[in-house]
Amino acid sequence: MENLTIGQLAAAAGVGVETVRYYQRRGILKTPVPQTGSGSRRKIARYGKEDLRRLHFVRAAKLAGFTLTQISELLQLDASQDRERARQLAEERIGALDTMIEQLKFSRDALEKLARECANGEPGPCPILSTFEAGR
Amino acid sequence: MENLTIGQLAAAAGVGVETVRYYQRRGILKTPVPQTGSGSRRKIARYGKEDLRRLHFVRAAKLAGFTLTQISELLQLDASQDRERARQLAEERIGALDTMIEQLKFSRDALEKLARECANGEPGPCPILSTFEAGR
DNA sequence: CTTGACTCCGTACCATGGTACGGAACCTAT
DNA sequence: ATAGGTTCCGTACCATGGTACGGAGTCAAG
Repeated sequence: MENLTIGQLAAAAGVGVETVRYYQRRGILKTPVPQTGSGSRRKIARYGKEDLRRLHFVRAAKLAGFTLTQISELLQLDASQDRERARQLAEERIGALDTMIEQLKFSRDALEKLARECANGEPGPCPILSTFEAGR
Repeated sequence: MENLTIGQLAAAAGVGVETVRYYQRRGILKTPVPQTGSGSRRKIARYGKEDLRRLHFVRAAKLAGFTLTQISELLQLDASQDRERARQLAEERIGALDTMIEQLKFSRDALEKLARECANGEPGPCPILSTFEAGR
């Protein structure tokens, strides 16, 4: 699990090599220290479980609706001592998530109503426009 | 409420004029029929409650996670008789929404844990990386 | 009937989150 | 030691959902 090449790391995390590089450019993954071997030429960088952990974190945080910019900040916080800032970011996101969850539930129910009414009726258009009529 | 200019329509829907034009380009709002007045020169287009209804629908559907392409399709369906296709689109989206809602709940709880653990502890980093450890 | 605000239309630009490409260097197996 | 597959790195391009700009036409008030 240690000593992965970038391609192996990407495969293990289920993302593309280009995505890993993109994250490096964004400062989300450490840019590999340009190792010089016995000679003085550049060697191929190696990655380990810590990098994989970060990639998993990025995926989860993205699903939580964080932007890559925020994720980058979270990861920097992880190394820092700034508990207060971390808590603040988390609570902001919790509020946003609660709003989103409510909205999605509403939408879900509206769609279910639409699907029901479209299912087994007489021909003619479904009431699509009115489906979200009470929309927040 | 009838006979709105594009600027009034946009203001009523809470979007920018440019957004309305963009939706027209996307085929989401009807492109105004180039009215010719008493002379033969172009007149300024007018909009009504139907357009406003559509803008409200777009906003709600966007919040439900539909892309503008899908929204466009839904609105075309609204005019057509294709109940089956409408039902199908709705059910696809319901499935996606259920997944998203579950994911967001999970993330929300993970963040709450993070906020709790960062709140009133000894100095030092929060366990940010491990916050989403069990991430789906 | 002129002024100023708004409309029309095309085209350009923006941020986000990647994805693709091309050439050089590297690394491994034969 | 040479062929192939990767890696490295910069730069370019993509889709999505807008936002901005510039010039010409139109409209309503004074």
